[in-house]
Amino acid sequence: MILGFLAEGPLHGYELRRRMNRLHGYARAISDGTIYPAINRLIASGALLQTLETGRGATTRRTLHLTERGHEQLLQRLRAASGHDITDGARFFIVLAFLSLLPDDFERRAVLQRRLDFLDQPVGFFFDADRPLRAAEITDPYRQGILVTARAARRAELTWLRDQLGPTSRSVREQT
Amino acid sequence: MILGFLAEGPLHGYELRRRMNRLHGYARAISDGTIYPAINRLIASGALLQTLETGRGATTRRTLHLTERGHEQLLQRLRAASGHDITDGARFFIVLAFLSLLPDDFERRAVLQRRLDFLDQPVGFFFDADRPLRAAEITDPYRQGILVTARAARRAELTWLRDQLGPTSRSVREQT
DNA sequence: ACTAACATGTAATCTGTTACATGATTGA
DNA sequence: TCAATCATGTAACAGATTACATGTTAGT
Repeated sequence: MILGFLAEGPLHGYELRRRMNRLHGYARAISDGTIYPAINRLIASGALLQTLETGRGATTRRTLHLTERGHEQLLQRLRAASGHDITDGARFFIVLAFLSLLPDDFERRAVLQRRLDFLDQPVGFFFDADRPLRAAEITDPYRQGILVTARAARRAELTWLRDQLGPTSRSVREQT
Repeated sequence: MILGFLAEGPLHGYELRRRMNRLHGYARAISDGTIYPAINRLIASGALLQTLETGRGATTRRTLHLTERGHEQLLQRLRAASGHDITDGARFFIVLAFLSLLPDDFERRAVLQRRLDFLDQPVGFFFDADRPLRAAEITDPYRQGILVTARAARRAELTWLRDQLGPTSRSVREQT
């Protein structure tokens, strides 16, 4: 997220923190104690550069810039998004938020395709022995709620993904 | 999750781990190095008891039991669910999975109501200065996707929650 | 005068992940 | 005999959270 927001232009740490919390904080706020050390690790690793603004009356404030190396690192993470970045909805959203930064359309589609492949597997949270229970078989109303809302979310995202990935080559022919 | 599954009956650590990964692992698998230390912390704190099964040929296996204290701790966490347990969808699902264990219907409804209050606020991930952008104003197709799918998920859950919380007292009177 | 927002940082503590380590049982 | 599943554990490292700590600027 830090690399992504800075790819859009230099920012102060404070403004970066605000944007991060807006994108992710609806579920879970990211604290200062998480963000500032993370920024400093990225500076230490050469992904970011900071220009200190001394001379102004305010507390030393800094502007953060993405280096060429940081930019390459970001593209690599987007390109290679897999594992939790694909399966965890909140993490996938972060990937999506910056996916436009990947210049290669083929690579962008590959990321969406991986998410689609993952979502194409049916969800199952509760089991009888090893058989996944269908919503109708679950008597607990709250567990039913989990299944119902998870499935609605999954369907909505699948619809969007299929629309993005576009009609298959066969349907394209049919449509014309 | 540990307390919740054990409230349904004693389990071996291994079976507990399987159930935890089924409920939560679709997004993110929980590793042994997370689960076993967590179980041992709960034993140390008096929430769980273990009975070792020696004498069998297999590797020492243990059965975990929820203590009265652990049960009370679980109910307290369910009752008092707030903060991230309400705002983070994945965490709220865990709360939901065990909410039936709360005997008081009034308390259960209060938990659902807190989630409803949270979801009732409109979602906004991207901003122009301080004004949240509507889906139509966002040109980036992937960011549009975030908004579109997040809103569909939110609507589905709101529908379920409103249905659960049921007709208001006024409509109940109307229905009779 | 006070509050909110701006602006950054550290330390203690806790928790999670990964990798490593061990060993039994069951079925192909 | 080989692989998968059962079954549990530790150690090193990384990362997150909370609380504390400091100070400015702008508006009421």
